[in-house]
Amino acid sequence: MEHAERRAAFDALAGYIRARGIRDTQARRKVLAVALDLPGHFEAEQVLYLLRERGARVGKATVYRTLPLLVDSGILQEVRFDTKRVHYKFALGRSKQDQLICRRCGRIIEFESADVTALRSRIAAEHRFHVVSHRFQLSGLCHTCATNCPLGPS
Amino acid sequence: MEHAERRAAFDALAGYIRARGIRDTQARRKVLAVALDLPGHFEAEQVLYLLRERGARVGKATVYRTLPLLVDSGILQEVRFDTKRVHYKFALGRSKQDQLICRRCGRIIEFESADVTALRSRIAAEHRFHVVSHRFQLSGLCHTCATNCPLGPS
DNA sequence: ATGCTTGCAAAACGTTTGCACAGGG
DNA sequence: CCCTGTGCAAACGTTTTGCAAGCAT
Repeated sequence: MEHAERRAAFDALAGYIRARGIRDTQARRKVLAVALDLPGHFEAEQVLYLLRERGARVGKATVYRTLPLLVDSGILQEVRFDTKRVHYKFALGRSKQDQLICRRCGRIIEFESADVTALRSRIAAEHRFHVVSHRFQLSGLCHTCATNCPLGPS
Repeated sequence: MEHAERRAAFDALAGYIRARGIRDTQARRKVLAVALDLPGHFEAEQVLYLLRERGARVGKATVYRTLPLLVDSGILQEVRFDTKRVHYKFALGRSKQDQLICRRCGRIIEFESADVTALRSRIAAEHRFHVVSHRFQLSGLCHTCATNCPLGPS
């Protein structure tokens, strides 16, 4: 995570807090700081763990209450792979929001395609729907796994 | 649910059971029968509830064990809207598998588009990925809700 | 000072599992 | 008969909530 991105994230949080008229607390900034240090996709539990590791006294409930705030402010994005838990990723200024998910090794390949955006607009228009966001996930086997096991997932 | 579709569903289950060499039990048929009577998208809990309502003595565990079987046999399809629970829908011979989800009223508009299929293949090829299934969901406001509240979801 | 936020623990939730019994082959 | 499949209840792991205390405004 580069300095510029961190800066943008904290700015976004500050702006969000001001706009919503909610309080600027240390807990919220600490959760954000830790979230920015986690790699790719992470879960609430990892945020909590890293907070503890750094000696920050932030409760589990606060983490669970803050992450949706960070999503709402546009800093993070929810990514849902399974029903077990919610995953998050840094979203500010990142455009790759669609995924290829390997059923065997679990690898997640993110991609971006102008065609997806175009298609999304076209379909929305056809149904007179006002699109705010979309999810496009392709599930199957990545090249490596497909080569090792041509028969597909067990 | 028309008679022909019910018939096809039970045939599919029978074929699946034969192919896998697993047992043809009453519980599995009862779960299917009830699933076919549930509207659009439903959850495990609704299956259980309707079974109880009809006096069928089928345990919760059996429902949770059978639904994935019905998915695997191609009769049902998993649909994931939120992380809370898994939703299911009848899938046999139905081609509409993509959705427009209204954030305000919760309405789900299913659609089908050859372009989605084509795009999916193209993207998979670009990444040398072997696609098995995909998910394409557009979230926003349906025409009715957008008209009533132009500012978007609260 | 006021009341939004927090932390803790306990509850809630959908789902899974251990086990003895039932029932299909 | 054997062994898979079932039902019950208890376990599970993530997320939510009730409440008293803490801290931003």
